[in-house]
Amino acid sequence: MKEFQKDLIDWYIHNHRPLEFRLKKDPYEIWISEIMAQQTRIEAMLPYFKRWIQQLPDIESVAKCDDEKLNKLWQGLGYYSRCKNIKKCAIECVEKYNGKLPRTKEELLKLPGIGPYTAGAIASIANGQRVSAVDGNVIRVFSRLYDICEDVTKTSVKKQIEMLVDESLPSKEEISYYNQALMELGALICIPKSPRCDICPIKKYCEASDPASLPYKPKKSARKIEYKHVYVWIHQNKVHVVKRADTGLLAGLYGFDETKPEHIIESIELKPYIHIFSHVEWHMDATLCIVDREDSNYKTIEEIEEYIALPSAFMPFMKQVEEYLWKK
DNA sequence: GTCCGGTGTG
DNA sequence: CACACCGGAC
Repeated sequence: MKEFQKDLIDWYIHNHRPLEFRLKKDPYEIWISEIMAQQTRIEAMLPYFKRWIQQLPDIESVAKCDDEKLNKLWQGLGYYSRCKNIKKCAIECVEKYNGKLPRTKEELLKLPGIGPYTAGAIASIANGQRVSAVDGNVIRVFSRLYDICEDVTKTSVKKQIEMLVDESLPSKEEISYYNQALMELGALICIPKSPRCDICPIKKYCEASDPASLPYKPKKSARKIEYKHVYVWIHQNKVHVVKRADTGLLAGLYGFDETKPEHIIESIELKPYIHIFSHVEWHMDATLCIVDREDSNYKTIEEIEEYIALPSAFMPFMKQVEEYLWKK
């Protein structure tokens, strides 16, 4: 092993967080946890992961699972298309690979929802294949190590970094540790702001002249603002929910109406709420409408909690409605 | 308010 | 290549 690899792995062995989902090295569990970890802090995604594995212990159970139930298990995690892709991928694994994930990065890459990072993570961590797993942490570590000042959001620069990582890989015996060590270094030491260079185990290899300024990413353009009026229809102890379109923002999840119901008995203004997505802000006013008749889209609070996937954007209104029904 | 992040699509 | 897609940390 090269000195650089040894320094990094030694540090990792003594300093890494105990990430239980990577200990078992079960490809299925690595896959689910990596997809979940892509958009959330580890602590936030952990309860989701535990619940998912408990209810869906293998790929076949995912392939058979109802979309509504999968969405409910994913509710609040964001980037819901990942959940949809997990199901597509599970079905493909059942059809083509006997209910297992394929073993190599190259084959994994062909599956829906699995890109270069996830393919590399599964192949190297679960199967010991000597391939890279370049996530945002690794981009940051390598942009600093090699003082790469170009825009890392460009595909060409990412490719360049991936090549440097590929050249740095140790033998297959150490590959799992090595890839995790790079990510863990990025998570604990080589952090975005105020990197902790004083205690960095690989600082003697680092060429960054101003580490805190790397990696360079151009400013994102301003979000566009959309104004919405949400009408929460209720009848007796039930709330009206509607399934959203299967493309676009929050596809296939549930929400509230954006039209007034007929037969209103009483209207109550709710507290407005601004929900911020990456490119859009929803500035929402909301009205609670008490309606004197019912249809099949009215659900009790218990039914909503049990199987209606309601994204975070609507939660503040849901909370206010719960409060209203509870007081009544 | 700012920043973070993999993959799919167009 | 740029942009859509989410929620949370600070």
